Amino acid sequence: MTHTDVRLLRINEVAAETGLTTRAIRYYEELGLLEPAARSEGDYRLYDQSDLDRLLFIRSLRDDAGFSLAQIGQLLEDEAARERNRERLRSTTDPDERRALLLDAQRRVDRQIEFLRAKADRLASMIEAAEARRAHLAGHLAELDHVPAPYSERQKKQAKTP
Amino acid sequence: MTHTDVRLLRINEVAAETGLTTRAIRYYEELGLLEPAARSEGDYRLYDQSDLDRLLFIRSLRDDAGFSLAQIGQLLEDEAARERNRERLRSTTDPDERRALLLDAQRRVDRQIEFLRAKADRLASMIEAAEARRAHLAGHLAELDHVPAPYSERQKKQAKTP
DNA sequence: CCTCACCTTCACGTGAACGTCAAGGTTGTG
DNA sequence: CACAACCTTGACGTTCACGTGAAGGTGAGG
Repeated sequence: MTHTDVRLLRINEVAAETGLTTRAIRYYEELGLLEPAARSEGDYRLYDQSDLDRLLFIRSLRDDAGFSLAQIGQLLEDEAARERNRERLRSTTDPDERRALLLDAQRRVDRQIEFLRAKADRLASMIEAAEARRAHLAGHLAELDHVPAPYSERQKKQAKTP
Repeated sequence: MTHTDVRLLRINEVAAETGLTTRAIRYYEELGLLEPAARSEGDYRLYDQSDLDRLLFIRSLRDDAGFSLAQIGQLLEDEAARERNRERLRSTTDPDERRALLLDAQRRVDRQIEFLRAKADRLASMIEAAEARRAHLAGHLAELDHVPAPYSERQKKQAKTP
């Protein structure tokens, strides 16, 4: 049994670790996106590792997926609902109820996946278009290099994405 | 020669067609993201098809890719720069200059692709995580359906926020 | 105990991306 | 030509996601 670091961090350290500002962290708390694991005697916010993970997750959703904090709140609520369901799952042995809980959870996940996939798909089509343009350019360049062969110092074209 | 629809639309029709509000369209103009193809005698904004396309593109960048209007401005400027380069390309026959122009354009496109791909990648990893959860649930469901409750609770430590 | 760096809770400020009147001009249809 | 339905340019309001003090409390070191 590991004591699993009971090392609690204060908001400034959390900010440094997550790349968020203290203001943002407090703001997220204000919005109900998280609660610090504990408070010190003098009411300092104290965070544990799971809080860090949660904040990093929030940051990822915000920056990478471009979700609004409201949407992130929804996702986290869904997550919490899943957690509660798992709890209930463990506490029942009735197959019908278990099946109902599992199906419910699956529907939730499916919804998330669909949402994410929609964004990803459209992003992918934008990438495709850009790559088509790139290929077009590359074609012209190749044409230039192989056909006329003038007396020019051939500079190396840095190929980044082969 | 086709007259190719010289049908110009007024801002309200454009709004209906693009799903944007008139205010948003004027705002984008204010930010320099587009200019209406023409103005009527009484100074009404008049838009052509390419304006529609541009607005739909902007909307896609905003909604689907989640870019800020400032970033969109950058992308569109890049696009314009590409266009200018193509023009210059057509007007020169000097191989060295042609190569320089093409390489420049390619660098721009590469930058865009990298930017888009970064977003897409991280979105993809989120989707992957969600699908893993889904598979996990599906496994439990199958277990419920096919096995007489084998008492096997052989799961790992469960990562909480992937 | 003192100090200084960090923390607390208000509370107002800010930039982005529009919404929403207000006051007037323009179009096209009866 | 009357008039409703659209348009114009301001200009101020709003929501989101924080930034930035202000005024005071906390906590570990010297």
